[in-house]
Amino acid sequence: MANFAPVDEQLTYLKKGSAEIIREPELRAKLEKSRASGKPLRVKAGFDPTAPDLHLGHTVLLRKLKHFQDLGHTVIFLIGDFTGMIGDPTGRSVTRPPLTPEEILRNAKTYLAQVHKILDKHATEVRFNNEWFEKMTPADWIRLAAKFTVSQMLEREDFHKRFQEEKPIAMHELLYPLAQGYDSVALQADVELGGTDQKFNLLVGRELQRGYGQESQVVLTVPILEGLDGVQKMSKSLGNAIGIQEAPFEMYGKLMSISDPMMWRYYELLTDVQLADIEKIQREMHPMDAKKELARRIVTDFHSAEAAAKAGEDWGKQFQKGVTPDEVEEVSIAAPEGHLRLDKLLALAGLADSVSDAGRKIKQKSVKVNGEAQVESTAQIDLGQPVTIQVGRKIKKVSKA
RNA sequence: GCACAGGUGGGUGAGUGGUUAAAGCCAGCAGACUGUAAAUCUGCCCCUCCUAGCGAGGUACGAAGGUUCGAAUCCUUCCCUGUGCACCA
Repeated sequence: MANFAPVDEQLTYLKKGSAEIIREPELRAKLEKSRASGKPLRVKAGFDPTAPDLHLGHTVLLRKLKHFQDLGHTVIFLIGDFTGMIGDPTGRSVTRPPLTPEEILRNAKTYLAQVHKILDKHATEVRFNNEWFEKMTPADWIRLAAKFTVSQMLEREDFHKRFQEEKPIAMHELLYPLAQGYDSVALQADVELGGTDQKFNLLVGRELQRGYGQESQVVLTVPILEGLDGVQKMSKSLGNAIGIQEAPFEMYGKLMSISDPMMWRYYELLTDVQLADIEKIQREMHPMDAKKELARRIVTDFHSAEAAAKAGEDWGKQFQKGVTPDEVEEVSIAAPEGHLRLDKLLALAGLADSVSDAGRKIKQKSVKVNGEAQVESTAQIDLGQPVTIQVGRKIKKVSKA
């Protein structure tokens, strides 16, 4: 039988870095019950199987799940293979091709490999919601839908807003929260975690559990991490994300490019540095050093201390001393005649979006070949030997294919 | 089904026959500045070509046709969205 820490201690641990707990007295009661009975709480979080590239934004939630694990509770990593098959919950993208079971399995595998960088592999229960949804009949669905009302649905800000603005809301979008809520019923979850943007969906779980005669789950939300721009939430499609699989140098560089205010938020949500220590750093350390420290810590988490040190060194070379780092991305392109015009070369090497774009960049004096500034689009670049080309902050070593 | 209102570049959103590749804003990119940044300022921000320019050509305003010297702008049909009416197991 597991030995649980005192309830107050657990609560304090869990509250740190949470945005909201609904409702805290209920969580306390559940923790007390669990401690008395020696039975761990069932803590659930759902994930979409279609986005297998995790970024730091996802890790805020994963870290909180880890905290539950640290306390001895059961974490259920729920893969929404069924809900993922229905389509896009935001109703934005057109049709999402249905995933085959093999694809889902493969995605899940790569997904879990990344997740296990944070969560304890052996203490995590992995489930797929197709497990129960594939058994549901249309009649079951109607019964499920009957447990919720349209006006309850329209309480969700997103729906409400779109309804007000006479924007389309597809029926299946209404099914989404129901499905997610039903997951909690099927899993008999005690706690569900999600980002603050998931609050409504998480609350539906509470409602539905009651409807099915279960004790309602506690909802714990974590803040949504802003991306590199410091404004919008981190997301791969917005191009402001730091992927946890990114190379140390990339990761380090991106972390160094966040704004100072964002740095403290990252400290709070992405590291185990205690609040008091963060304040101390804030007071006593030069902002740039503090940022380096942050980058070092995070790169270490996902790679290694050595990789972080190397990344920091290379970063310093490139951005502080203007020296080419030791390791740069290498690309090889076709050059039948052994040389190429600079603008075409940039486009081919992926250093510019198009030949036109390359021309602009050259005109803007942002292109350097082997350290020498270039202003002529028509300059012929000899590819007899690999050349190091820099466009703005991007550097690549280009060679002939 | 009928009526009405809409569908514009990555996102917003102007533009109702003619210097409109399409204002403004956001995002993005580059340069200056700096402590890496941020902020600020400046430039860029569909593609291709060149003699690289306030250059030439090609694409682009839901789709396809049409009217016109000329259309994002007018007409027709279609598709999509919303609203009202109708219908409502």
